[in-house]
Amino acid sequence: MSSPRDKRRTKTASPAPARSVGLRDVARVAGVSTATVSRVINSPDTVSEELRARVNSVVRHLGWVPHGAARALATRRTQTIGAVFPTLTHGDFARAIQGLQNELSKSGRTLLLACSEYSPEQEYEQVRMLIERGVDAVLLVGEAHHRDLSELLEKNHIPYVNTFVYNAASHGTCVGPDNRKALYELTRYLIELGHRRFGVVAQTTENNDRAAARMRGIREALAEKGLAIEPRHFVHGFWTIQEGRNLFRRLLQDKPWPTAVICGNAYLTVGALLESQAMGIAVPGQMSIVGYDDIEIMAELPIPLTTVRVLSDEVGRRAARLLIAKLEGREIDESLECAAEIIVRQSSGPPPKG
Amino acid sequence: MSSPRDKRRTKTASPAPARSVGLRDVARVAGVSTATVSRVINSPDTVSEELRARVNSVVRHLGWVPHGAARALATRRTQTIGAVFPTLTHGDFARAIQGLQNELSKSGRTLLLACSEYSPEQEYEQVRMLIERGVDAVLLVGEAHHRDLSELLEKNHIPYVNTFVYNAASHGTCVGPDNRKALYELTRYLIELGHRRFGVVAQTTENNDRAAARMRGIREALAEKGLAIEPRHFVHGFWTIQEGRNLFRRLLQDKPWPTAVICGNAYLTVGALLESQAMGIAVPGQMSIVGYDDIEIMAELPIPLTTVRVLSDEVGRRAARLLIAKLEGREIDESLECAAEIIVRQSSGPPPKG
DNA sequence: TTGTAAGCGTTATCAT
DNA sequence: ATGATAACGCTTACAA
Repeated sequence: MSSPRDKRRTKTASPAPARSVGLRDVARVAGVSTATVSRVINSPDTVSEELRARVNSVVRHLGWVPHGAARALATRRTQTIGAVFPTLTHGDFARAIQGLQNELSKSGRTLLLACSEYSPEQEYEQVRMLIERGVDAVLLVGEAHHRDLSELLEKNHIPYVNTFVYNAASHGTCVGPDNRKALYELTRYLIELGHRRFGVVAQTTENNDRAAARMRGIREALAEKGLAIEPRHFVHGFWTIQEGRNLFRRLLQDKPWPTAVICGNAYLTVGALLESQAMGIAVPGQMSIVGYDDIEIMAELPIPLTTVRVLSDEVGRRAARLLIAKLEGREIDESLECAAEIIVRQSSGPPPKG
Repeated sequence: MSSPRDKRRTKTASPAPARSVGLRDVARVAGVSTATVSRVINSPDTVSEELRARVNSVVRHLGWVPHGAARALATRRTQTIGAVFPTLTHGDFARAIQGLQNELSKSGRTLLLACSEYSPEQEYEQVRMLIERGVDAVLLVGEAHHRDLSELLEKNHIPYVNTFVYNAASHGTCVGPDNRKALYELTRYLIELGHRRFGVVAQTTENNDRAAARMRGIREALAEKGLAIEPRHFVHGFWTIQEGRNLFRRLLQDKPWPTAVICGNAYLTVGALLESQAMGIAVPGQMSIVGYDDIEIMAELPIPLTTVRVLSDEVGRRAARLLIAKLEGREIDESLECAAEIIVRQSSGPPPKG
C-alpha cells in the first residue's frame, strides 16, 4: 500500500542543505491533513479548538519554521518590501530606514535593503534584483530615476513610492518634505533679517533632485527680491564635514564676503561653522550660517546651528504605511507631505551694519 | 491534442496579483524546453551558442524576471543573508551595513535587515523571522544572545557570525575588534602619560557585551597598577551627545576631578568634550578626554579627539566574506580580528602638575 | 547538447 | 470543520 505521500524523495538529491522539518511532518505527527496545519497557521479561527491546540503543540515540539519561499510561491506575496537608498551612512537615510523598519515590522513585514550610490543605473539594477527577490513593493529616494524604471515596476505590478520629495503635482507617489519650499522659506527668513549677499555651500546636484529642488527654492526667493548668488559665492562638492570646511574656505577667498551662507546638508553646515570659527569669524555677528537637515551635533556645537528639521524617521514610517495601503488596495488619508520646520538657533541673525 | 503544458490554469485563481511572464513563456516563444531556458540563465556554457542567443533575446524581449521564490524553493537557497543590528542609526553599525552590503552585492547576494533594539528576545524573534524568510546565513552583533538562539540556528543549518567582538577563544565565529584589549591599551596609554585618577562615561552594559568587555579592559589595565575607578567617577547611561554632556557634568560634581576621562563611544565622547569646553576646562592641559570609535566630527572639533578607530565597514565586509566562505564550505584564511587603533589627537596629554 | 518530468514546501480549491 | 490534491515557477536528474 503506497500512499501518495510516498512519492516524495524518489529521485531528487540536490546538493543543497539537508531538508528539515516540514509542514508535512507536522501534519503526519499531529494526525491531520496538510491543509489543516496550513489553516492553523493562516486562519486559526477556521479550525476547531482541539485540532488547533494539537497542531500548535506539534509545531512547537518539532520546531517547525514555515518555508517562506514555498509560501511565497503559493501566495505570490513575500511580505517583504525593498528599499533603494543612495547611501546608508547619511544620517537622514539611516533614520528613515529605522522608521521604515519599525513600521514594517508592525505588520510582520521585512525590509530588503539596497544601495544605489547615487547612480541611476545602479538604482535600476537594484530594483530589478529586488523584484526578482519578490518584494511586494519598493521604496525609492527622489523622483528622478532611470528612464526605464517606472515601466519595470509597472510591468511587474509593484507599487512604489518616492521619498524625501514632495510636490503637489506628484501627490500619491511621494512622501517627504517639499525641498523647494523649505529652502525658499529659509531664504526668505534670511532676507527678512536683512541679508542681501548670499553664499551657498551645496552638495552636487548630479543625480540628486532633492538638492536641486533646494537650490531652486533659494534662487526663487532671491529672485523675488531681485537678488542672485554671485557665481564665486556658489561652491559645491561632496557632503562630508571636511568638504564643508574646504568649500567654506573657498567661498571666502575674496571680499566682500556674503553675510549669509546657506549649506546643502547637515555635514556641510557643521563643516562650515567649524571652519568659520577656525578663521575667527563671528557667527552670527559677522555672518550667518544655516543648514538643511538636523543632526544632533548641530544643536550641541558652541554656536548651535539654525537649520531645517525634517523628521526622517517619519518619512520612513509614512512611506511604509503608504506602501502597505497600496498593497491592500486601500486609500491613505494621512498627509504625504512631511513638515520641514525652520529651527532657529544661534547661528543666524541680522547682517553686520554697513 | 493536449500537451502536458495545458494542465496549467485549470483551477486555481488566487486573489494574488495577475501572473506575468514566466520561464515557460520564454521557452514557448523561443521554441525550446524549459530546461534549456533555465540552463541559459544558470550555466550558459552548457548551451549551444545559437540557442543561448535566441533564448536571451526572448528573455529581453518579454522582459522576463525570474521568480526568486520559485528558484529558492527548487534550489533551497535564496542568495540572501540576514543581519540583526541593535540599532541602525549608530554610526559604526551604519558603516558596517554599508560594507556588508557592498561585499554581498559582489556575489549577487542581498541583505535582509532587522533590528533588535538591544533586546535579546527581539533578536531571537528577528532571527526566527529571517530563517522563515529563507536567509542562507545570519549576521549578529555581539556574542551574548538569547539562550535558545544558537540552537535555533544550528537546527536550521544556518551559518552565522558574531560581529564587533573578537577573542581568541571564539575564533571562527567572531569578526571584529577585541574590545577588551582595545580599551586595555587605551588605558595603558593614559597611565603611561602619568594619569592616576580616571573617570569613565560609559553606555550601559545591559545587553551589550562589547561595552562590557571594554569596561573590563579599562579595569584590568588599572588593576595592574593597583588603580581603580572611584564609584563616583563611573557614570553611565544612553549613548547620545546630550547624554555625554549630562554624564560628564555629573562626573565632575565634586573635586578632586579625574585627570583623564574615558568615554564609551563616539557620541558620548563628543558630548563630554563639548561640555568640558562649556565648563571652561582646559583639554588636555587640565584633563584628558578620550573615546572609542571614530566618527568624522571627532577629528574636526576645535580640540580633535583622541580615540580608538575601528574600521566598521571592514567588519561588515569581512563578516560577509566569512559567511560566504561558510556557505561554500571553504575555510577562510584572512584574519577575523579587526584592528582597533589608537588615534592620538589633541584631547589627550600628561596630567596637570601637582 | 537538448528535452521530459519529478520535485521543492506551501496554499487554496473543491469535495465531503 | 476537515481532507485530498492541483497549482505556484523554477531546477535538475535522467533519458534521448
